Amino acid sequence: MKSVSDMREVRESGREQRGTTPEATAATGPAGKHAGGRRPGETRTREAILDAARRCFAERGFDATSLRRIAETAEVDQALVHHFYGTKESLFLQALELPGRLQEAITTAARGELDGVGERLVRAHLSVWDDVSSRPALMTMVRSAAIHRAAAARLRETATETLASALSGVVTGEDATLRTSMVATQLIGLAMMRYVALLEPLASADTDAVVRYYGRALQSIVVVED
Amino acid sequence: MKSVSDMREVRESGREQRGTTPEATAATGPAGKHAGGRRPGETRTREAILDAARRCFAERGFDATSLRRIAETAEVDQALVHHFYGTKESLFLQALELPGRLQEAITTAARGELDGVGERLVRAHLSVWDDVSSRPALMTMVRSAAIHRAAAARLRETATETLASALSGVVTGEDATLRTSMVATQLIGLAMMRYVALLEPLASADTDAVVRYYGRALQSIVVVED
DNA sequence: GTCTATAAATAGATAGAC
DNA sequence: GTCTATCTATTTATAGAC
Repeated sequence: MKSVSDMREVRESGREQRGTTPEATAATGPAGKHAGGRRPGETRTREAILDAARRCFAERGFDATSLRRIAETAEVDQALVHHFYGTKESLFLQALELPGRLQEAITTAARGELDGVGERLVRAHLSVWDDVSSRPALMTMVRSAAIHRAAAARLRETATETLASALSGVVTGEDATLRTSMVATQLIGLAMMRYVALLEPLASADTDAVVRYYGRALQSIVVVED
Repeated sequence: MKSVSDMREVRESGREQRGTTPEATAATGPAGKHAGGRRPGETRTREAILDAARRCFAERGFDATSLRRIAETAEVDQALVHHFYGTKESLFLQALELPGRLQEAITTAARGELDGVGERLVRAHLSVWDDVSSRPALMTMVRSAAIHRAAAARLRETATETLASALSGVVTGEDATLRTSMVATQLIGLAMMRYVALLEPLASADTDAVVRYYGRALQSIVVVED
């Protein structure tokens, strides 16, 4: 299925980045933590691995992603993956960490007039997914949630915490928590089909068109007048 | 993680079912094809494997399911899996075959008055998922679609063909095909969160409550008056 | 921190006896 | 049709040199 020979040279190319140059280190870590100069023994390797892991997991899921592949993508030695993150499982759990942008965007969208909140939620959600820096983590979570228990648990937490806190006071009345979980369901289902399953014409549709129609659907669950 | 010893005895128990009894055969295959008597050399083994495969794939996905595990579940020898189905991939493709019930239920639900079609679609979809004989195949498809290309393709086909044919003439007006794909998205997303990700309180909610609220969401996309 | 080498387990697939 | 035995590749993970 896959030739063995084509993974041979990649190993070599990783070496160029291996040196701990002061420049690389200075440009990296949380710059506020330590006064100037380089932190001895710290390189970008650690975060390069996490980034690579996110991209690989996002693309192929947990099982089909080997630590070798992650190491290649990060251009580091495979043993370093274990050195920094221990088991594959624990690396995966850290790769699931979601960008704060999501919570922020949803919370902002939920504020304001009740009228149009459905459209604002859809737009906010799509904007986070359309951001290339946010997508790998989101993709990893949604792709893996179907099979991996921990990922599913994380998805549930995210859906509950993010939405529940943002929509408390917005979704009111009968069965408010049930309806809130339905709003989360709609947003996640939308992302799933538009970005993962690539269902057409939804996957290629203009953001505005999606917002317009799908926003109506959310609105009809957020606001219930009996 | 898993002890090696507890898979040892299962092998033995498979033998009881191995004989090709006339009763078993007669009770099995498509009964119309051959005049009475047993078809020589045909047993229930073949379909036992397919059933087992569906259950295993539904539970753990494509990658995490080994052929050995399927063989154990079906209580047959592992080599028989290859004998009947060739590669793991081709077995998987056959396990993805959906029950005709789905198409049927959706088509019936789409007929009739436009008023309430959203609720009818949700109820029909849930009824197929709540049927234990249909669920493994559906589960396999939805679970695997997140990662496995062929499964995703099948999901897209199903969504398009089943919904497009059932809803043509129901979803009309501007962006009809886009809105149809959104209806599919909502149904699949609902199943995903209720049956796979198990988001509460949605997962435990009464069918009627889900139908009532989620039906409104579908309705708002099926019917657009500008 | 980085790398080589390898252990230990498991996977899919095949050959061939019965 | 059924089963035993095995091949080959790949996986995660570790030990230890530098």
